Amino acid sequence: MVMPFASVDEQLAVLTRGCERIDTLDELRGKLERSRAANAPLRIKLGLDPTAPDIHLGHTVVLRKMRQFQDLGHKAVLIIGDYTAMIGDPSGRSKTRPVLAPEQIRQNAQTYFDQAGHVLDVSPEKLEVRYNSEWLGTLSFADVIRLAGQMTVGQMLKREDFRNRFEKEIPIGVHEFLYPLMQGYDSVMIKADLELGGTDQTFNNLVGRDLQKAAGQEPQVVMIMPILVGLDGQQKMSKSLGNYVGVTDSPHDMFGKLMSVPDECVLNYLTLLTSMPTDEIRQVVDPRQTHPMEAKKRLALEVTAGFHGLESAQQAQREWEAIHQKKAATGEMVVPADTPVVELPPNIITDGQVPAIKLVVKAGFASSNSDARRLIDEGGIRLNGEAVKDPLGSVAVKDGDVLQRGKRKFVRLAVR
RNA sequence: GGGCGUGUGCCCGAGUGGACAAAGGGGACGGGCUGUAAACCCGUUGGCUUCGGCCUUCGGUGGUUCGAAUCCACCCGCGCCCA
Repeated sequence: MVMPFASVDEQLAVLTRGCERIDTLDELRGKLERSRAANAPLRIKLGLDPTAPDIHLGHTVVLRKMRQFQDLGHKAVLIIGDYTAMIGDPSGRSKTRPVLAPEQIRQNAQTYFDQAGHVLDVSPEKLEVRYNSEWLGTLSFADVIRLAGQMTVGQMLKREDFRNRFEKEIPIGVHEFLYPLMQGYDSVMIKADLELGGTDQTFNNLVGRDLQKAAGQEPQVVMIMPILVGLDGQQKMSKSLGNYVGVTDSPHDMFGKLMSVPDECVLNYLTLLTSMPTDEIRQVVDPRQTHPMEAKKRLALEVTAGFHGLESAQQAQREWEAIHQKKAATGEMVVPADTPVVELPPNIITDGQVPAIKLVVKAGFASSNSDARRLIDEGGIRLNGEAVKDPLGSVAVKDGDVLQRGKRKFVRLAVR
């Protein structure tokens, strides 16, 4: 099977998009040229941490870059840092990570793959998966010392985090120096041509170059992708900050969340999260050519379609427009396509009537009766589009009714 | 081991004997407004309730008192200083 590679310039045009830095562009060009001449794919390394398996759009920036490599005919090599995870990352300040059992690590890795599969090409000829315990677990103490001998303390202190701590006399564990070495050693073992990573991985990835050189290999190119800013437009996207879009989010949620990002982020998002051609992006983000509202809809549609297909994305857009733009104008209820169904226990229904508070609690909209009561008092609960007003009263329900909390939480009722 | 300090609701933080379910801020949630789930404005933010109230909460336990988040004792956690 001869797989012709695109021209080097064509490849570079795709690959350099959105990158924070590339060490070095010339080397990358050289590797691409030789790969094409030999008709041999490059090995693109990406390390992943199997402690937190949930993926959001922020993670997909790097994954998408990996996918671009795959689509151009190159080989993705995912390294699962199970060895690191088993030891637990002791990085001084950040909370000590829990030491994970091997079984847990496998599970997390599986979850990760399931989710990363939304972005990556997981066919075996395009993706190689390796656990780094495979080679790290068999090193002897002498091997480790030899490895450590390839770097100097001065080199280690070039890393910003280490340098700051050193200057401020905040402890740095000697073992912390070993983490970059472990990661760099991974690159040696799999003979990586290029390593992908976020900005926080810059130093570690560069160490890989040094170790490869020391091992007589050609150093990997280091390609660093920017950290994606979160929905708030301020801080990095992260689950704990709640400013994220998960890859498993429903089309409805994905579209809606993306509509809430500040206008300034649209350019960034389009560049990093979609394949929209750059000159088209330029047009879309220019307010003189495209209304900001439309620009954002394009963004939301593109990204949502990438995960759920165009049809679902368009459906999500219609839902969003109906909810947020047409208001009560049409008087028509709009219910998201993925509205969950909740079955009401028959014992709370009397003659087709359910106490309003119980209804809200059973629907999962409130954690307690008081909470439910508050929501009703605040006018936040609707049944079939009609506000439920009396927290102490009962309402008539029938099978298929739609209960709504606020603007965007819906539940379809099942009544037996 | 010694000294000083500190521990309050999801988080931060005020409160030093009664009017405390506990100021204020953040966050979250609901409403309004808006091109937007942004910004802004308003409201809500322990539980149960026959809507009269009732119950639980301020690190833990026990005490003083008519009454304690507030005072006392001991214990536990955290911080800084001394050894």
